[in-house]
Amino acid sequence: MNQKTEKAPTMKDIARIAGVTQATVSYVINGSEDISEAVKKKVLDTAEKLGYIPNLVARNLKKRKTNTIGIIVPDVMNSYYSEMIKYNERIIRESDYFTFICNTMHDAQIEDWYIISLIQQKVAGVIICYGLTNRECYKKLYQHHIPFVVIDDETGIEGAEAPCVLVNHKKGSLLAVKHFVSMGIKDIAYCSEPLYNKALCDRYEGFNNAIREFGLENKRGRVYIAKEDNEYEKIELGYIATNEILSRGKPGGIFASTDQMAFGVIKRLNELKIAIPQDIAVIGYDNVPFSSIISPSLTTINQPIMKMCIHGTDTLYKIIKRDGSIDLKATLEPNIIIRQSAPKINKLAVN
Amino acid sequence: MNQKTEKAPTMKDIARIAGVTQATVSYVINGSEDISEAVKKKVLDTAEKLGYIPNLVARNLKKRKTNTIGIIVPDVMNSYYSEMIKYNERIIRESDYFTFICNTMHDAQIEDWYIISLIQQKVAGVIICYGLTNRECYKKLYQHHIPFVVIDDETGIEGAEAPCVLVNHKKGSLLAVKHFVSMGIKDIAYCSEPLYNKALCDRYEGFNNAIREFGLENKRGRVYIAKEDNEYEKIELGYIATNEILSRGKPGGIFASTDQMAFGVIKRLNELKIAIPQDIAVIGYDNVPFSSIISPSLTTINQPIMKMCIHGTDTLYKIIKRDGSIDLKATLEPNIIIRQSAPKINKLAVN
DNA sequence: CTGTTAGCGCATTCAA
DNA sequence: TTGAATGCGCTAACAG
Repeated sequence: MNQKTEKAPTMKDIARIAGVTQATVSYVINGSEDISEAVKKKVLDTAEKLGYIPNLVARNLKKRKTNTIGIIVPDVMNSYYSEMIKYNERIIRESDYFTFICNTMHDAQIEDWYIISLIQQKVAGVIICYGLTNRECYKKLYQHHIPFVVIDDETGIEGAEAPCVLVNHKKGSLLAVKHFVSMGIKDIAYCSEPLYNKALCDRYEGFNNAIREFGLENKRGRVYIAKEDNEYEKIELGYIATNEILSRGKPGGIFASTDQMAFGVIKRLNELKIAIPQDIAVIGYDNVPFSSIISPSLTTINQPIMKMCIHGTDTLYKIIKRDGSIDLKATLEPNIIIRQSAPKINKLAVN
Repeated sequence: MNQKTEKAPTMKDIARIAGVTQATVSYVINGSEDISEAVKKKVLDTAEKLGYIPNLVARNLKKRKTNTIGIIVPDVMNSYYSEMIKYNERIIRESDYFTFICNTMHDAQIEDWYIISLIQQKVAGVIICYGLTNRECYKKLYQHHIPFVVIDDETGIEGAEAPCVLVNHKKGSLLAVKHFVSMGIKDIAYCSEPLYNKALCDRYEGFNNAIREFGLENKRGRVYIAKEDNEYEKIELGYIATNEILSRGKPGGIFASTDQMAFGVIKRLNELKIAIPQDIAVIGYDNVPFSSIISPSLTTINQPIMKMCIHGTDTLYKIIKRDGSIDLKATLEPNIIIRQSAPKINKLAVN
């Protein structure tokens, strides 16, 4: 416990012991070429001996920039977002940056707290992995000249445009409806979390478009959108939605706006001994890992998460390094993963 | 884009405009009492007008400490750890600290990179949510006087003792075996991830103890422990383990060392149309959210995650603030959550 | 090649 | 109550 009172060794300490100037130590530590081998060795040896570790706080202050990047997600427990964290974090770490992960729970106040904190910490950039509830925050980042990119949303604020990586969710919903139709299912119900961001709005709109496109408006196409102020977990929401939908008659298929909700749907249908897919087929959205584990395994819309992350971080680095050629808006395409909950069969043909 | 070139306003700027000294601004910003209302107002107004946000990098350098805490987990995708992140992050945020989340994938090199980075960043403390693979890292933290607590492991290194929060995993395994026995099941198989930390070792040891205690050594109690150098995901591991176990005869129950593995077990048994729990009952460990969603829902050993986090952060704060009365070792008790995969029935009675 | 010097933005001691 | 002065640990001109 004696050590506890000792201060961490600084460049000054190394300089004193090695008999050189502190500036020279700095040169050596930072790998400057113009240093004689003898001095270099002496400095590195004493640094080693003292167990020297550079103080990044001081370095950052001096350089007026940090090697830290903030990642903002709404919910680390949602594997869709934890997957984003995983990919982003790896890319960032491999470029020798460090990550601040901010978990906002879609709460506007928490978002604000984190944005302010990131600005205070002078982060080099921010990756926002969903549409912020508190849209003022986009402005704040912009005003304080913090580079940022948004995945799955557009800032849509005058003078605070930022590069965004979008997924063609309307197409995703179309793929789902199309698949139901190919199975011979025409009465399709839709359930969704509250529409608190662009991704969920687009999925809903895409569903409506597809229904119209296939001329299914009169085929009992029904919709359940959860209210914004509910306190339920996402899975419970699917459970509740299923009850709601069934109370108005049994559809041929249920399309859930997220896998989390689809899990609730499956849970409820299993409880009610309603056969999936024979009685009701189910399609989800996100392709989270568990969608392949649940029984029946879930047919779902897959988003190219890794590509989204790579594009997002690439763009962010370009802004940070002022590389110029950034595209303000990239749109990636989703695809459908067909599993047991809505397999590749034609119901009509089977009957 | 004109703004882009402007520098963020500093205390000096405020001082110049408000006609006071930079020191006075510092006093006002930090809420000193001994400042006249007039000056206070003038300073705060110009700060507001300029959109001043304090530079934490500078403040941290001056105060020689930061308000940042590191959280180290092996895998953000594992909901057991993301739950820990969620609780810890909330507690930390509410105490106005900021979180560095480090995702190591159990990789010794990544662990080392993160530990060095955290030391460089001068974090106020670190919470390690599992047993580090690279045990040298404990030493490094100690040598650099970074307060840290370990959840679910003991440092076990001479001179680098740190407070730890443990779960009585031997008891957890006992609960599982006891439940199997209460169901009339005596031939119990065990499968586990590689034993790369204390938690997994204790669970295994607890299983063996329980088997002995109930006199089941000769009842086909069999074990499958995955090799350390495999590349499989945790769920696949359970899948493989099931095949391995079945190849040596059908047990009455399978106890998996983690829910992730149990999911793989259930997946494989479902595929083989082996009825759960009628043919084989299954018990997992961790009580992750999905254990209640999967079919059949999973009987599992629950760990008091929130309590563990609260105790861990409390202890860390005590060290940071030198509060004295810390207990170096807390052990919390697990409990069993009974669901469909191993329900509360007596097989013998039913037959 | 190495030393001298001057801050980065802020907190804090000491005077006034 | 406020101002002047100092330095946290480091980088980066500029000199020599």
